[in-house]
Amino acid sequence: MSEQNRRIPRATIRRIPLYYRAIEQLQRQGVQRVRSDRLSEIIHIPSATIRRDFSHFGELGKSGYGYSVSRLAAAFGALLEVESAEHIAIIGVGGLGRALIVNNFRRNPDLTIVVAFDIDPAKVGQSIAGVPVYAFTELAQRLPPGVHTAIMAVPSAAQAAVVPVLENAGVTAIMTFAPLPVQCRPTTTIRYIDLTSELQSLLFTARQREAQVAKVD
Amino acid sequence: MSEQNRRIPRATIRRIPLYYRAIEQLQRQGVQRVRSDRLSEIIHIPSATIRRDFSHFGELGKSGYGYSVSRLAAAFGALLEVESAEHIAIIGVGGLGRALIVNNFRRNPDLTIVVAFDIDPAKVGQSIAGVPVYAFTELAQRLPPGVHTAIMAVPSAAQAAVVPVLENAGVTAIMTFAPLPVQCRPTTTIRYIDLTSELQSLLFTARQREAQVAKVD
DNA sequence: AATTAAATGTGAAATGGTTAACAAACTATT
DNA sequence: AATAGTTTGTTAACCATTTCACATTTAATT
Ligand SMILES: NC(=O)c1ccc[n+]([C@@H]2O[C@H](COP(=O)([O-])OP(=O)(O)OC[C@H]3O[C@@H](n4cnc5c(N)ncnc54)[C@H](O)[C@@H]3O)[C@@H](O)[C@H]2O)c1
Ligand SMILES: NC(=O)c1ccc[n+]([C@@H]2O[C@H](COP(=O)([O-])OP(=O)(O)OC[C@H]3O[C@@H](n4cnc5c(N)ncnc54)[C@H](O)[C@@H]3O)[C@@H](O)[C@H]2O)c1
Repeated sequence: MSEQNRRIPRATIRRIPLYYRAIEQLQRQGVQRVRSDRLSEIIHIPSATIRRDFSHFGELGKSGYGYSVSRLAAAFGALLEVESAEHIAIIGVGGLGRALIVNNFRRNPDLTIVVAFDIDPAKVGQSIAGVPVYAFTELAQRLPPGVHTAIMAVPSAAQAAVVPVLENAGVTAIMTFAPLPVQCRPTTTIRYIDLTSELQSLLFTARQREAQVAKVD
Repeated sequence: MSEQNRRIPRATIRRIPLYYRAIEQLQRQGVQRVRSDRLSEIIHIPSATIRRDFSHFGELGKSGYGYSVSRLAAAFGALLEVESAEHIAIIGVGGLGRALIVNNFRRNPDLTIVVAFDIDPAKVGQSIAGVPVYAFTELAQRLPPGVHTAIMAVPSAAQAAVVPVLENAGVTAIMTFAPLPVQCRPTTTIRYIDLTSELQSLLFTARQREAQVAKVD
């Protein structure tokens, strides 16, 4: 009996990329098989959690043996659809947008930034690491067919205006660095990367820990 | 009876910055009081969750009235210690490091990047938006006293070597953009910002949703 | 082929987090 | 001062996730 037909927990979904990265690394190293406790050492997730997560995707392992690395690579590669390139648009070519374009997820050949847009005339017309920057006003015409994913690196205030334009152009997945919650269609999936909040909550935790240590002394 | 003496849940800690941002915004708008259901509209967190979260920090509100915005601002400002500036070091002045320096958490005057380090001689000696870039090898001498926070924007491979240097120099809180888990002291708090994983899991979710929609049709 | 050793996959329990619902507490009004 | 109306803070139920612990399955060995 397997768990593979059940809904995949959100927490598990967020770990799929970590698993894939570790499996890829093992494959590059020529490792043929791996046990859940070895994977646990690599990615710092308890082995029971790993086995439970894997079980959602079928019976990938063998008792008394472990997991075949190539089998895992195939399974997780399929989950992430790494065989078919995902073409991505960047909106906002400021410091962050530019950094993303230059890096272009180099480690992941399936993730490819193919185009960028900005409202600043000084940025429009440039080509950054081979990625053309077009005027945001021309997005509908310039967005290549098949691009359903966008990364927004625009100021918070601009975000609300950008989202509907993206949606009308066929974008359904958006990652944004502006933290203000934005209205979107129910069919659009948005992920917020809130660097300031991450830092602030990290600092809260660190100070709290320090206070604990001080008390013990 | 209040919940304020109990341990604060991790999930609540991660929301503190969101609360603070919303409260600040209300204060700028001259709003004097706010109810939990209004806050809920602003930050898209259920009002019951907001009240539960707030209760960890004392009885901040009044029944039949709501919360005084200035009282909330004081309480959450104290939690985040916004009165005392946190001085931050950046390690790695590539695309991402540079973008962080130029932005410098402008919206949050208490978060201040004061210094940067890199191993690339071409970068050392520069000043970016007033922030000096020093040689990483001189970190111990150049890190100003009182800097306990660092943001690492170096390649994954370099990360493991950087952490102990930071720890020896007195850094206890680290935010890093390289996703490989790194060995650190038990007194060091690390937060990983894994942009590739975020994008990959976002895409997984979006594709899954699309498949669902397709089935319903 | 039989036996031993090992590691998976998963019930079941524990932990962590969210939310409905409401008594109690407070404001506003008369 | 009494009453009506409002909203908090919290209880209790719920849901999600993690983790323990082990029956089961498979590999390896004799
Ligand atoms: N860089 C950081 O350290 C940092 C930290 C926290 C949050 N953020 C957030 O990340 C986002 C981007 O940061 P950044 O440093 O790259 O900002 P930036 O100001 O350098 O760049 C923003 C770019 O967006 C462009 N833009 C503005 N409106 C636009 C529109 N409607 N359509 C298309 N392009 C538009 C601007 O012309 C500019 O090039 C911002 O929302 C910022 O708040 C950045
Ligand atoms: N930019 C992106 O889109 C993106 C996406 C995902 C992950 N990341 C990660 O973020 C990190 C930074 O990204 P980036 O685009 O700025 O990279 P980058 O290559 O542009 O910059 C890295 C910088 O770190 C410096 N460096 C290397 N070793 C160092 C050391 N030991 N001490 C100090 N400095 C050192 C380099 O000289 C360089 O200036 C990387 O780990 C990258 O994997 C970036």
